[in-house]
Amino acid sequence: MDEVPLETRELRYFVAVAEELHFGRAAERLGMAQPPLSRAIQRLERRLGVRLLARDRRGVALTDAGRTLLHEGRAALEATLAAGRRARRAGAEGGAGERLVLAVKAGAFHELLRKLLAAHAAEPGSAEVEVVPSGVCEQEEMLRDGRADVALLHVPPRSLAGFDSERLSTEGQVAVLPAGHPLAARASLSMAEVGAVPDLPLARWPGRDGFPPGPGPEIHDQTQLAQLIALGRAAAVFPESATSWLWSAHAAVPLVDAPEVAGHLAWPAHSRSRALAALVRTATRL
Amino acid sequence: MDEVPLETRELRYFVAVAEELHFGRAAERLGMAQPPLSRAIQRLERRLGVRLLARDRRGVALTDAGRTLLHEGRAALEATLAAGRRARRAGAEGGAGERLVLAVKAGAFHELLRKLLAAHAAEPGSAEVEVVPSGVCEQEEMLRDGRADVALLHVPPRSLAGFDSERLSTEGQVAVLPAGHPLAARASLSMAEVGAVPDLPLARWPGRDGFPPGPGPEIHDQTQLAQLIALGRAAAVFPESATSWLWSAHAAVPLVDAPEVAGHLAWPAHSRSRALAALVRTATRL
DNA sequence: CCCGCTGATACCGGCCGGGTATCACGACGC
DNA sequence: GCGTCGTGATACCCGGCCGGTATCAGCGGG
Repeated sequence: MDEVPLETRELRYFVAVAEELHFGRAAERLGMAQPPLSRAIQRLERRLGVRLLARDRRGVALTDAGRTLLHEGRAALEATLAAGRRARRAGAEGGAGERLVLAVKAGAFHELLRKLLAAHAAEPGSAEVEVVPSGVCEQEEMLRDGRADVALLHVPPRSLAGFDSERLSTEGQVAVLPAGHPLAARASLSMAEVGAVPDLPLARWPGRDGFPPGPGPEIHDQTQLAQLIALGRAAAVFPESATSWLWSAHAAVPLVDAPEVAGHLAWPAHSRSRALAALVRTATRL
Repeated sequence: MDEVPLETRELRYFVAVAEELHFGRAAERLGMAQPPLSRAIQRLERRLGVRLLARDRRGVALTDAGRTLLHEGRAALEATLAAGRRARRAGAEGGAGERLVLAVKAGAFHELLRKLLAAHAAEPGSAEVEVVPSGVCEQEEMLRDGRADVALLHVPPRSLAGFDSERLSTEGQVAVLPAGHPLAARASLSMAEVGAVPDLPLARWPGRDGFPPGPGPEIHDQTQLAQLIALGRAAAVFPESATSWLWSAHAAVPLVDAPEVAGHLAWPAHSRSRALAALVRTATRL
């Protein structure tokens, strides 16, 4: 009966409450007072005819419908953000040709990226490419919400569901250790050896919904990780090409049995940009 | 500076105007008067700081930014619709287990579908599956806007960009002709032979943005097509399994050089449903 | 037992979305 | 050339919603 889609504001409000599981904090995050937020969620529940939150007097929990709306609503919000961002960019360029935003994990792919940009610039009529460094595992979100048009990433960290991609190169992985550690002197290591050292737990990166379980420290960026490793408090496993940020206090040891990882160029599956197609074509010829 | 996403209403209005290229008709389609619509679009352009429409005194045209916003906005609206629909469905089931909506092109895959549903129902604890017939080439839109959770489709008609999929079976294609036509008596045909008969142009299906160019008649559903073929006014090429709707006035002749088409089970790439995963697992074991 | 914390309710004011009436301008007709 | 038509834009008004403050209602803990 209700054929009109949910309003963006309703989704934003619900996602905030569903993430915080607390009306007060969610309202603060949204920059508003708590009562209007409560009313908005009630109205949303009435509109959908469904209970989204189980108010339990000492907290808020998600119902099945709420979990569904959280997932789908996040995707919808990202798509909406992307629509605005990309339209704005398309208009701001004022006929000077499309401009592509390429997201690259900071510090990775130096060599591959240089070759790709050089080859692309050499193409006649190629679009300008703006390279933006991305946080860790943030590239896919940047593609989804329109902050980037195309990303250069290693494929295994997260699946490429929802994106088109082109494989560019394959490489091995290395263990990054403190330079003074006994294992750092080895010519090569196995995954089992690295995982079995209790004083060097493998650092954990945040996933979409918090950190994976494990003993290692929780880190958010390369600098934090670099410091922890230099201090002898952690180890990490990285693709070979992602090691250009290493300090002299670090050592990189090849891993003989780590899965190969591949550099991929990825972009939103529905993209129809000429400039993007040209960049991908250039990349496949490298 | 503007970090809030566009409102769903703004996107709906803009998409309507961009599709009609006429404020009055768009307003009528939206069930509102024209002046508020004009104002809303102006406000949207101000908010984005970008010109979306080139008003030209006797018509409206899309700028580059407008084209971008039309594409991205459609995707965002579909995602928003999907969020509401799926949340509503998830809640309406009231703990009776998930329910999957499977979209199937009407008349296709009879045998495969029977086997799949039987095998799935035989699994202990399997979710209920609701089969909804879909219009022609409509399945992907149904997945995107939440009317369906999973679809059974032939892969070549449109690319599966943005979806995960599992190949189920491969089959050849047949030419569907009027029973009395000379070619209908042949044991097999080639694509070239079918394409070269001037009195039997191949019917054209609507794509996302209108009909592909060509001489054939434009048809919207199987019944129209069946009638045109029975009248000797058109021919069509179909996968073998899609021919259960044929009349006695039709003849199906195998095509020796048509590309093989595969039946695929497809679902939104970001889906995380247990019930869906179980259905896919069952399907792969067929 | 009372205080603190949670979310819900009551009430109010301002803004914005939508409607009607009208305008400005170019295209056509005679 | 002038009237008419059709386009989108503007003017003005109203009602509803959106958000804010003040307050209430349960439940836990010291």
